[in-house]
Amino acid sequence: MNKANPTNEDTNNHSTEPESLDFVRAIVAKDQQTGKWDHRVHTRFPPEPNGYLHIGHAKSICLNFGIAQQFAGKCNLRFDDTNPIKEEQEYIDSIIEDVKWLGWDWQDRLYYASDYFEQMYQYAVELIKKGLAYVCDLTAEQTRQHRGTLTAPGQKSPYRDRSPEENLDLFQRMRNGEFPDGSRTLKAKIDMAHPNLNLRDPVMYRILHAEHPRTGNDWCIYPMYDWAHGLEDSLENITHSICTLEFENHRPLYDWFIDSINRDRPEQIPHPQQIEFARLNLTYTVMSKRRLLELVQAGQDSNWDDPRLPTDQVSSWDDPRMPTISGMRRRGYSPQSIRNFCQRIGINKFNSTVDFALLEHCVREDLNKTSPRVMAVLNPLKVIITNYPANQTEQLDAVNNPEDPSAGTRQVPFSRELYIERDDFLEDPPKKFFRLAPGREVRLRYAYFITCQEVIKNENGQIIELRCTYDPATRGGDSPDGRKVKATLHWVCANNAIPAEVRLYDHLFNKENPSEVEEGRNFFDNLNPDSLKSLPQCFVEPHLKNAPPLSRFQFERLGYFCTDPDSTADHLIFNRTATLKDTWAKIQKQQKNQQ
RNA sequence: UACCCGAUGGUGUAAUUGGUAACACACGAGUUUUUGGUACUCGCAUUCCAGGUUCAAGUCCUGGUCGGGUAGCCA
Repeated sequence: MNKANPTNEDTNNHSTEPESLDFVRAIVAKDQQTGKWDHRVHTRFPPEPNGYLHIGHAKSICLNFGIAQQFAGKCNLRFDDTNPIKEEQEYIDSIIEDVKWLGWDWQDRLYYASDYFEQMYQYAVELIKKGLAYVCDLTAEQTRQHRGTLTAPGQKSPYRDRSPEENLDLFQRMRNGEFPDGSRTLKAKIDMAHPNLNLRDPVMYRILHAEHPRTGNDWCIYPMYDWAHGLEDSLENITHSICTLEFENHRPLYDWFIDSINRDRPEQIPHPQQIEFARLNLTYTVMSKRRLLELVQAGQDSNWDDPRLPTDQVSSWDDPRMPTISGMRRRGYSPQSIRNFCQRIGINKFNSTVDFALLEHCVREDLNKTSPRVMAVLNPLKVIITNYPANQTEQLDAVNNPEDPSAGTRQVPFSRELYIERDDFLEDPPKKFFRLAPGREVRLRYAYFITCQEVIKNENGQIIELRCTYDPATRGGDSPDGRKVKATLHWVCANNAIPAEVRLYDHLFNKENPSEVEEGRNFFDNLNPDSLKSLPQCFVEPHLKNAPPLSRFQFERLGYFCTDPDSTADHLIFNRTATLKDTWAKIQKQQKNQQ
């Protein structure tokens, strides 16, 4: 960037200039360089199929798949399906769809923890034989009492010193289904006084007579996460096991498990390196699967047969107000915008909360470049062009995307009766209001200059129609005499317009941190009652008649919109993804504050 | 009152590993404009505190302060 010396190093600089690496990538880069893992890079995204993926998962997905891509490595998709009570096939299907939609590819490496159950069982047998694991008959409650507290050491289980032979027999019988749920567990024999509670003889297996989505009734004992997870990574020969901060305290346990398996073992199993990063928090939303599930369940319990959409409740996992990937897809977010967002927020080890405005910026940035422009009127106000021939319709050329010349042009019909946006007319305009007002001339985009001559009201004094004149010489929107107008309005042709329903969305919660609640209240109290506003009687230009579901547009001057999956040619439904930045709204707010 | 982790503008991240705080968002002011959009210009932090090492500290050392995590047969 040295302007005085543009000749030499300047030219090849940007290619060699090292982008700064986040701390995870820095570790991966170093390991790859030193050959720690034989120059391999192999990551994985390991969701539990107990809910839908959200934007926080996208951060992890982009990290894991992104690292694999950047370092010419691989990334597996693996379901961590070790708890059949909470997991469902529906979730598996949605997760596969969402990761794919985000644009990542795991090729043939779709794995399931449940595929490793037999191998895990054998490893457990090895630990029992080494005297490092035992079957314990304590109840859950007793186990808790024996664990001690954060400051006090625990006590040893009375079953801790059973012989390997007895343990082997009992463990086999646990597997055989001879014991009821909760009656016994397999525990690791570590140290009941360890300052890290995770090492106080953690449970490895519990008895659960539950049908598993994949293994059916093959098993009635299921491995605990701590036991299973490190083994899954080891079995897949993962190099870098990237996870979130709350598992930091568990790392010593994973290390213990693998080291213990490897002790005196002729064939050593791989020992991946775990790296923890901070999960994503976003303003005005919640990001835990538990809370998202509560929102969905609350919505399902309510009466959705009511034709009015309940505005303070969410309809489903893919409700456009949800921070789920499926919700954002339905809302109109592009995969690219989500990936850009995940790149911008960075990776760190401390908790932080990203401003929702950054997400919005990322969608706008992407959709500005990619989405075709169309005209739609949300709150119609009829305009009659009194000096325009009554039975005439003409076609006017409109640019599809000023940011992308290759998007070309289309034709929009124009005739005597039009609709404009109600907000674009004020009978008594305040300062800085540039739009239509009595006697004022504005431009109709790609059409003509019009001047408001008369305001028609009903008996209640409400404005129901405007009578305007147009200047035929300004066809297309340019005035040959060079006179200026201060505003350009969008519009639709009344007898060609297509009715549509438009759903406007706002933050799901009206508090930056919805989890922050008064004593005795919960996050439901922070739900934004105005998060959904449905406008059933809008008009869009005829071009949109056959817009397929999930197609994205910019409604000029209004925002980005996406056809809902339920949208049909007979009943068009658009979801607002985001508004355009609105300088006028800002000015209005300022004027209000000054008064 | 235990153990682990962390702390850079309003927000999220950088800083060639000891060399004079950079980028983006947000906010504010302007220019351009057939979207009050986009684009562009300008403004906005002496790096939690206190000592120390050093010619030089956001970076290293010591001690504080504050924040997060951990006591599921959840993940």
